[in-house]
Amino acid sequence: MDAIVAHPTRQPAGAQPFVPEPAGFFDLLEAHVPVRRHRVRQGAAVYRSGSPLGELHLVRAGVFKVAVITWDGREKLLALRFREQWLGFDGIAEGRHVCDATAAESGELWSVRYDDLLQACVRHAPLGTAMHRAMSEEMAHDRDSMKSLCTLSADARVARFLCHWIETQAREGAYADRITLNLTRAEIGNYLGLTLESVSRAFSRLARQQVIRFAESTHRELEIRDARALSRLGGPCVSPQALVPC
Amino acid sequence: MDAIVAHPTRQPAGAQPFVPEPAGFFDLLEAHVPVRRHRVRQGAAVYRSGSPLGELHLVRAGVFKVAVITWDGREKLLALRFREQWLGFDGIAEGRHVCDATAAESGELWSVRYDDLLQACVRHAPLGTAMHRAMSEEMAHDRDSMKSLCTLSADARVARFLCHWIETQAREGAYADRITLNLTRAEIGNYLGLTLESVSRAFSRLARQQVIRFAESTHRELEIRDARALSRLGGPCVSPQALVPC
DNA sequence: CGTCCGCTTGACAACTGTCAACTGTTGTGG
DNA sequence: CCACAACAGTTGACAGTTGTCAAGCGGACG
Repeated sequence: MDAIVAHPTRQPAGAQPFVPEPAGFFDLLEAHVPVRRHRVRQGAAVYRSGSPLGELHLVRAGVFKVAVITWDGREKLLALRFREQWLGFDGIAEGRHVCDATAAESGELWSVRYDDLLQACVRHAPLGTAMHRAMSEEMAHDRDSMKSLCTLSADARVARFLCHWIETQAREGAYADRITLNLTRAEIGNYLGLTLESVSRAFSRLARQQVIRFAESTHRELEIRDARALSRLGGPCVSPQALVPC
Repeated sequence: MDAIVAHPTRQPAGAQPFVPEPAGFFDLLEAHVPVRRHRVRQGAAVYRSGSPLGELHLVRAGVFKVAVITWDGREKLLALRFREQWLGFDGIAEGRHVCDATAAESGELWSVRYDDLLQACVRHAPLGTAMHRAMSEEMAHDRDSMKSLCTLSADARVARFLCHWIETQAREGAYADRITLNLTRAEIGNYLGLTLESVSRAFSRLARQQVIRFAESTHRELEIRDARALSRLGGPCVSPQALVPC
């Protein structure tokens, strides 16, 4: 019954309260729609822009990139999707995908045929409301990203990016003070609307200020030394449900 | 039966193909959900951040602003909503609104209680799929905005903004070569992630290049003199379904 | 008539992008 | 095993775009 735990779920660190998984979507989905579970290797494509929308995908484990190719052939990273988030919503309107989705790290997807899902929503109303809620969450998150992109400086965007990553990891019950970024500086910059140099400089500044520290071997792993400062830098009140009143 | 036509629907200009209104959502909604039709005066609030989500609103006429207040009290314009677009989706997840919505120009809204809508979606499946499509469209549009904000220069953003406005107006069957902006430069800049000075300069440059021309009296009305150039400036291929192959 | 507001324009500063050089790691092939 | 190339990342110098500050213009309105 219980699926493979691909993500290294560990004890949360320090005073971080452990959030017991409400198991929300997975049970609901499993109970009412035929689910195709499958692992996705790092770098593998989930779907490509233009392909017909057959399935929607719920992230069970891993991190996935959502991107579009601009007219001049460059890639623009639009979103990162984590556990319990969906892939493919933006293709519903057209009936075909308008983005590319690829695995930023190896993970697992629960895929359902959109037709099946629609029928199930009619048969079982709570599933329908849950889908609405999921779509609404994605919208709210996108709006938040837009706000950040428009109003924050380069350093603040990077700080906020790290904050979000930490929060996400904490929600998944993993260590919240140690991050492994499976993204290059160029990808992070692409996502945040910055160049790779700006991202690198922002990281360096954060490290100089003792807010973060890099692992010895690789600069893809880093340790959060001052989460408080990080939230403060990321444009006050990163998550409205916490932190100082400013 | 037919509702008030608040928008000055006129013959489309030039070779612009007239899109016969499929009447899509309005009929569907009217047939299955109790609709509260009401006019909204310019500047009036539709809902405010934090208020419980009772209704969703379909724009029948007019232009509406969606904004949030940042921690330091400034407003950040996140979206503009036109005819046949919805207001309030982003509040579904939390059960209360997370943005402010106000009328940028006087218009008409068709409002439905969200509870009623959910029930109707179950009773009448096509309505459910239509709602999914509407939400998906909003997401795709937001993604497109994010792409623009990250990759385009100030001038390109303004050009693209005007292109979108024109396309929207054309879809509504109005003149596509004459625009009345019910927004200040500051609001446009806020929306595009620019300062009001940058917007003003961009407009001036466009006017100097004969791409647009201001009305004599007010700088809120402008005439599109070279729509082709405008699309080209707005980061090639503004609307994927048209224009030169680049 | 005077004030307020929206808009434009100029001068300047600041932030970020661009270009380039350098380091360190990884992977490949002789 | 080592040389080499390829790649990710860091850092510096510099340029360009955009933001900031300031002044001025013109219409709206009391």
